[in-house]
Amino acid sequence: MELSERKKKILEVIIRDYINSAEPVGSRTLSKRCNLGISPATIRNEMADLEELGFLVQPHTSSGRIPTQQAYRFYVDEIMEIRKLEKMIRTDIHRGFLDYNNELGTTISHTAQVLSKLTNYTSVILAPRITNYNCKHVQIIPLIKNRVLMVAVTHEGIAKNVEMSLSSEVSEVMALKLSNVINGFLKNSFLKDMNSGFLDQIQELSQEESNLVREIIPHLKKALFEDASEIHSTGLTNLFNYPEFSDVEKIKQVVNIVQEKQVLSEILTGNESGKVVHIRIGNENDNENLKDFSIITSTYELDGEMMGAFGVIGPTRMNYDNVSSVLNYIRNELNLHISNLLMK
Amino acid sequence: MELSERKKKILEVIIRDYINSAEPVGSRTLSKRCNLGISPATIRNEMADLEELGFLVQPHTSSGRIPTQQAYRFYVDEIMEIRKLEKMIRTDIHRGFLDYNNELGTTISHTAQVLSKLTNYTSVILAPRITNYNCKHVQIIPLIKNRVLMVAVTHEGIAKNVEMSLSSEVSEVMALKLSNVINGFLKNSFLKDMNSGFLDQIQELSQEESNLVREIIPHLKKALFEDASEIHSTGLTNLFNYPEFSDVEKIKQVVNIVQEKQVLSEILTGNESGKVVHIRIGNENDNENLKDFSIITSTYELDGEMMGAFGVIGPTRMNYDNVSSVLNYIRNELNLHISNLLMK
DNA sequence: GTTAGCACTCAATTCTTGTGAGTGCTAATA
DNA sequence: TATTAGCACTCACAAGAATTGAGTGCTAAC
Repeated sequence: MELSERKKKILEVIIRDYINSAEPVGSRTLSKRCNLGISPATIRNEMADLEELGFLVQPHTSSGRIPTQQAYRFYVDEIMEIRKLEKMIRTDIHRGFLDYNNELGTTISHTAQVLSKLTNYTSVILAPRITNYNCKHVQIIPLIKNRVLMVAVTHEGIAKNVEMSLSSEVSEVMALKLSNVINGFLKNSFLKDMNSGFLDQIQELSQEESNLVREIIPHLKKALFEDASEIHSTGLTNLFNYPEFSDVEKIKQVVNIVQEKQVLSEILTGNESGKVVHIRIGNENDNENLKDFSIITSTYELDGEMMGAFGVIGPTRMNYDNVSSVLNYIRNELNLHISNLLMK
Repeated sequence: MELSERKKKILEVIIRDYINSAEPVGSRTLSKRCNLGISPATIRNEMADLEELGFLVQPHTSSGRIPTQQAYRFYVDEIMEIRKLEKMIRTDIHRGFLDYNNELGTTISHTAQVLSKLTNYTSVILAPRITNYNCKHVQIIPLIKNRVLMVAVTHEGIAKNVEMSLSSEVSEVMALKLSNVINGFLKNSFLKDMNSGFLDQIQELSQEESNLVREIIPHLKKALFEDASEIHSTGLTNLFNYPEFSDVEKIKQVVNIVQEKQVLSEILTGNESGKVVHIRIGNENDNENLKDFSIITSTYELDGEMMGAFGVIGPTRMNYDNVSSVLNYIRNELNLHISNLLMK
């Protein structure tokens, strides 16, 4: 799929133009914009070639051309580059983060806001998640009757709540004892290896106590391994301003996606490419509802381990340039900031 | 504002019809539907009167009439009644609640789902809130460095998390001690009366310890008294099917409302009327963005104390009958269910 | 290989016309 | 006096016709 330099240039200009205007691009307008000094007729020939190669389509005969998803993919892979943001914007973002330097939760929702503001699309962000290996400490707190709250804390200092009903009422003293049993195990082993077998090794537990622990463990595992983390989203209405969303059906699609936290979370974490900024265009999305959208995601880390993900949802006619650059920068800022917040 | 029985009847039929069809109602169609045996001409005269009285308007000369907000208010106050739901629906709802009988959180989100499904509008529900007087117990859990998590538990068994940074690192032992100090106070007094003065009465605290408690108290108060409770919403896209929402601007309005958790929470809890089911129609809403919508809310209680609120947002052309009846029934179910879940 | 010229296409816009559901008014009726 | 039939009038809406304009492909000349 080798394109001549000129074809490449023409394709680039068409894509850029279409991303801006959402209008099919014709040869006349193009010849003015593209400073190659070639006439509309020549451009028409080149465009016909590009159409044959699958990069362009005409909404109808005798209209201008619009880029295909293949064209966007080519643009993303071969043409565009992740830019460094303007100095002013960089310092703006940086200062913004400093204002939210106390709370993990507010940092996360602040990030979502910055993202949607800078890109004018819809942003989503997944709060730090609990990983397989990092559960450090749990605490059982009696609520009422046979209901208890379990708080699990990771090595990174992230807490998660699990509420549950047990088979009998739990006193404060009992809660403390149960916590201690589980924590004793966690000191030496990983949560994933925890099964009810370890109880046999502990002599001083009454029948009731070990029953309770047996009830608790599945809840703990489920909460940590299966439950979706909290997810934030802002700028949903940003999308409604784009002409491709004048159709109510399209709006429904995107609203549904953003409300389906579970789906969203899978989308955000599914990055097979291994790239820092991961771009999925239209059909490349597995989710049926996302086939008409593009989504660009990235992740943030702590101490080398992936903690969460964030991204931007927009039309396939997305400003890939800008969004990638923003995501790339935010990623760095977020990493820095979270590490300041949590690291020993 | 005394209307003759006939005028009342005509108005009722017009409103019912318009709520169903969203089409202006004319005298011909009306004379068929309304079994009073009067001719279109007579109806025209009555309609002209009703228009003069402010109950009807014509979108343009020579079209049928549509009800004004004043008409809806009249309908709600003077005509409609809260019905008992059909037996089948009642048992359906009841069984649904039984399936979610273990978790407060799932009960809440289940309620939201039932509401939007039964009404075909958008539902919102406010999770149980922490009230002024019911904080029973707190527990401080060290997270990392100088960060700790505080869990506050109410008498009703509802837990709330607060994360905070303190001025120095907190060990497990220290955390336990701090918890005990605060809990000791809560045993005998209300949280609202807690100020740093009570520390003076406690002799065995080191300087560092009492400093820490002094830092914690404002966080606790803020979290319990000021922070908004969690809020759930479903069925946002239900609204998009109604003809009044074919306009993208309208959609933006409602999406914005539903995303503004803080605003939503104020709307839900603001019930001056003292009625069990509280109806606000169009302009009666304080919030500028809600002027084109109607919202019907109710509350749920535990042991006589208001715990949370829920409601339905829809067009002013809302099926007030049905929604009120549903809310009324759900309220009872929810009260029953939560009391089973939490009461001693 | 490039370009000017030309006939052709087709969505979008504007204008026209017809249709129908609705009205208000007046005069006849019970 | 309240009701109704009759009639002329209004106006949104739909369907069709005419116009416009940005764009195309093709051919022949440069």
